[in-house]
Amino acid sequence: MEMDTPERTHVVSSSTAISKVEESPVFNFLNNLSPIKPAKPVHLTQTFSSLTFASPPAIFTSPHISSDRESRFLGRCQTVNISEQKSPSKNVDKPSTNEGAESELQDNLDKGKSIASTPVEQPTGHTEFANEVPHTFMYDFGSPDCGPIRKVGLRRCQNIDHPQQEDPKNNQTEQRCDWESLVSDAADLLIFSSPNDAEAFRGIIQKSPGLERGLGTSLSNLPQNNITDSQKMQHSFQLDSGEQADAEVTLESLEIKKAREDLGCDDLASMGIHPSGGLEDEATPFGLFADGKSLSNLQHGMRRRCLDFEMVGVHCRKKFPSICSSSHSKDNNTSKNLQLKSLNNKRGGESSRFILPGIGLHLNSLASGNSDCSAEMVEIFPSESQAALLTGQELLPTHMISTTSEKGADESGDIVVEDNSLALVLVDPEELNPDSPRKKRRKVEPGEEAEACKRCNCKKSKCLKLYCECFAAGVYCIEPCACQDCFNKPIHEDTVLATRKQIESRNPLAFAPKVIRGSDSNTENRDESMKTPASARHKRGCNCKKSSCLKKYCECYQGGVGCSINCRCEGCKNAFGTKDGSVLLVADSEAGEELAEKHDVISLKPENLRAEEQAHPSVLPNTPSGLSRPTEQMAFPTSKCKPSQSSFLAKLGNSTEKIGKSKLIVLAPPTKFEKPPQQLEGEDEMPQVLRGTTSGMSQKTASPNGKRVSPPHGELSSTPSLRSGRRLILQSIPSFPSLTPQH
DNA sequence: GAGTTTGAAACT
DNA sequence: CAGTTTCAAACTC
Repeated sequence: MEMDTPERTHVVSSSTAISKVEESPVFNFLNNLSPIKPAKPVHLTQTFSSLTFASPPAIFTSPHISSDRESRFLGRCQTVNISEQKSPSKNVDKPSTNEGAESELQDNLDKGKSIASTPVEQPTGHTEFANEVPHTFMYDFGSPDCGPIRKVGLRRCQNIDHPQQEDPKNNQTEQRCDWESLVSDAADLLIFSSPNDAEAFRGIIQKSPGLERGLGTSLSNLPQNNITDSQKMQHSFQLDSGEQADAEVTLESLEIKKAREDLGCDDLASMGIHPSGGLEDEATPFGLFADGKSLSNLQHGMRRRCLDFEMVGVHCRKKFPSICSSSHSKDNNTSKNLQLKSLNNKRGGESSRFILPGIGLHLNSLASGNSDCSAEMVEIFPSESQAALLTGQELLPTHMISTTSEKGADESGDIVVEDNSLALVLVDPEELNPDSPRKKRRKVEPGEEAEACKRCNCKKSKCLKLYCECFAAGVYCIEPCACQDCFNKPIHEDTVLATRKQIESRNPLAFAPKVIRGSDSNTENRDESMKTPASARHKRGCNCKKSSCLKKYCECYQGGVGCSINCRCEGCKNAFGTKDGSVLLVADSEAGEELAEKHDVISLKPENLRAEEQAHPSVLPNTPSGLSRPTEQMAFPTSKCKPSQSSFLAKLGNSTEKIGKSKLIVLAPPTKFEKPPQQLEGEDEMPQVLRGTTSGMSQKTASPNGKRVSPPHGELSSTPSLRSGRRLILQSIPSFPSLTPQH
């Protein structure tokens, strides 16, 4: 039956019940009728593609993390489990809850619904589904029972789902549509840039004939009958992928599945959600693939990139994909899901919230990729100006969010790194899958991608030293990289991890964000000082002698932060603040003006900034970015991202006249890493939530920075003008998000 | 695009 | 810890 059923139906219905429903003429009728279908599907599809394209390099787990991968994963699971344990019954109930419904909707997986709604009816099926489908996790995620994080996820889902919720029928149809679109893009999906994903899919496909058509088919096939098969599939798939992380995940999923099976359907519902939730926290974000298997595979692939993200991973996946999707076919798959989510996210800054709780990622990795990605996104759809804008806006916010989340990580950065730091693993989808259409598209588009995703050019370091920007950022090298003899690739994961460990052993903070929000050790006390942009400081400080800290040679300048007492620079003229504490507000300082001119940015003087703020008071609050930003990451376009910047700015300017001029108000110099934005962001503006997260997250207990006393901060804080200026700047950044709403 | 400059990272 | 070398990005032409 299932095999016979159309792919769509298969895709949509993971559970037998669902399949039945789908089969029902009514279901078909609805699908045909739903007007929503055409619109969203198209949009989503585009978005996906865009996202996919945009998705840049994956972030790979920091070596630390990598070492801890297993533990982390476990940790996730544990956390999830804990929540589950707390209220397993609740979880079961959750499905009934609106949130659960929303989450389900979000997932776009009927399976999830079927599971939640009809756990009893098809216990085995449920188990199977649960096992297969991360959706269930998502589901659970949505369940109120889940911890705050889950709630966040739910929020996201809610946002996404809300529309669907409006009409259950529509939801189904929409889902179908989405799936259809997905299926239509099946070819794309099948083609994963990342080897892992591709392999995974291939494996799946090979194993499951249904998959050939597309995920949908595979999904449809997998759900009921082939639980064991699916499990096997997953195992095999994972094995094929050869990725340990994936394997681990799969193992976990399998275990969970088994447990579910043992427990029974009802238990499964709760179990599946939680346990999987643990695993799938990450997975869920990705995807909402109808197929648990496909999802799992995809997820695995994603994990490769975001091995250690844990919480972050989810965020990253969701956000990143859109952001960084530029090149990754993997992302495409995930990106689709993500896109869906991202689209949904548009609606709400909640997504950002979701991120907040999450863990921070390495900003570095994100930074380079993100801004670029966003730009790419926009550019990618030049023809579809509006669409592009929408996507771009949407993406931007998500971007911002992701970035911010990452930033948060950064802030906590040091801590984060140490703890669970999230290293992002970048898998080069493109590298892996040169054939991916998306890739082609990218290529088609003139080089922004190249620019955006431009990476290292290492020749002798094999990209296994901190000389390598990619490696230092905790990401794998990807196509855009011009490196030679590169070992910083998933293929050499072991080597990379080992090297990272080695480097970390030498310097635990080697992979930590270079720029830290608060230089002062008393992060908490210094909140005030920290808030000031000046508070952001380079971890170690620079040692510039000839560049006067006015060029990107200077890490402080590059990071968009002022020099601090930690700096041993000579003749410091850092526009963001000299080490002597004299704060040069970018706006005030000549350097600042120069920078502004260079970047075609409006130099903000305090007065101007204030004016700006007054003019656009709402901008900050409204923008999700604010939330996201909390972290330090910047939204700044990197120099590399100039194109993106331009687009960014233009969009901002257009969308928000608040800024008044098309020009962006950006103080930060073009930085490879997001950090500069951090400065701009100004912690003051950060949403309380973010702050809380950041403060909580981070502050590393023993960050070297802490040692630093930040006289400049005090000064800054003392000088209202400066502060205001920065605040303004921050606001300007948030403005991005504001754009989205316009659409 | 090639060559130079620069400063961080790595090494001694 | 300091000095030197190596390295790759940033910059210049």
